[in-house]
Amino acid sequence: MEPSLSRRERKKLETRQALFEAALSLFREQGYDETTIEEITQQADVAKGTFFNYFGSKEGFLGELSAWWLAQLHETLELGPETPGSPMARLKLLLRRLHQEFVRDWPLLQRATAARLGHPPTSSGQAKQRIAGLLSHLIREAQECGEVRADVEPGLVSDLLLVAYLRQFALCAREGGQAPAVDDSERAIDLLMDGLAGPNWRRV
Amino acid sequence: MEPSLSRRERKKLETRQALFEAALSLFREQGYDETTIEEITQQADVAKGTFFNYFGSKEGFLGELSAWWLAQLHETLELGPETPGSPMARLKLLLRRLHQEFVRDWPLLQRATAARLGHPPTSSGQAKQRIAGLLSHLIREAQECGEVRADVEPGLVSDLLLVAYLRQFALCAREGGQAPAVDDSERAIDLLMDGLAGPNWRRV
DNA sequence: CGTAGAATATGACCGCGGTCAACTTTAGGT
DNA sequence: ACCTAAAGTTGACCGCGGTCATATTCTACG
Repeated sequence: MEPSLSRRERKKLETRQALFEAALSLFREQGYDETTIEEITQQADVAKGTFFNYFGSKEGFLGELSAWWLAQLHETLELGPETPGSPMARLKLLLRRLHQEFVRDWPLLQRATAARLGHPPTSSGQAKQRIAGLLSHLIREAQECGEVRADVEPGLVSDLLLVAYLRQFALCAREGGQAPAVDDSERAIDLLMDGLAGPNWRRV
Repeated sequence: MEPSLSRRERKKLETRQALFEAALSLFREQGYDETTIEEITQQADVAKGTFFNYFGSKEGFLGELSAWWLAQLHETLELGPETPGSPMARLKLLLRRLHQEFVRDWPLLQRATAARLGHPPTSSGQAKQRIAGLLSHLIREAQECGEVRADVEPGLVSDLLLVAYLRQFALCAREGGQAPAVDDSERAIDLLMDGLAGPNWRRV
């Protein structure tokens, strides 16, 4: 028996999911401001009022949507245990994929961070942490095969990498500009790597 | 003859001013979201439509309002050339008054910065710079009477002071919290002063 | 089953931000 | 003075975010 999800609760989750998916696709197509709540509910096949049973406001919804987005991203990012390449190479691959997704939904993310200033009470922290978990797992592997020096906390390193990676996005957002290029981000990583290299590290 | 302001342009400026004043008082009384454009125009004695001849949107207006607010503040802040006390004492006085005003309109400023993320194209930079000008003038005086070491750019110092002072506001804003206490700000200044002190500096 | 009552869905409705065609005022040429 | 075109004002109007009374669906208990 599944851990006791009554039909009601199942449907609730499904509707929630449907709203998220409908909204994400519409936002991508036409942008946040140009998308009506009614369009979203239409596409999710519920009535407009239902939306507000699930989310307090359009802006609040945006916050939850971006948290959900990050969680989805986390699942996509999980690479099978036997992806080719050394741990560090796989880590870089992962970061590149992360970057792609960030760039893809850049306008939406910009809106979302702006909205978060107005409606502080939202927690998207856990999703971020799970992604960091992916990273630190890879780091640990890299340490085991000597690509990264062993005398540092994997968690610390993954934090560093993520921060270095995301900081630029934050900076760009503040100026309302474009998303940063991949090259810049990769350069930051390479720089960090110089300090972290273990005996078996070879630059690629 | 006044520098050629036709009746039209005079009236335009007056209306603009009236809108700013009406809005500021209403925002202070009831907050930004709770205040209607129509209330503002009512109090400024114009029709609702007129508002949108002057400002593109409510949020855009908020940006311009805060710039105007800063400019007004600048005028209030100007202390007569013979305010008692040493330059540094007067500088501290000035910062304290600045702090008061920031605290007074804290909720509004919070809204304004949030809005600016969404609508980047607004320039309130000049007002900020003029206030910095006030500061650097005082710094220069302080250097002349030996309260501040003479081998630093006054502009640089005033920048430092302002940034140190305002950074906390920015931090608080990000978390949607309260405005910071005066004590914290003053402590930051004192700290900076330790590095800037000239021969005649005595801590107060 | 049947039914009470809670949980949820629904869409008519409201208020406000923003638009616009019609109207009023101004500037200045004759 | 008068007329005209441009500049500026106005409020009826629209669309969308958000509310709420009502209708619908689910659950649990007899």
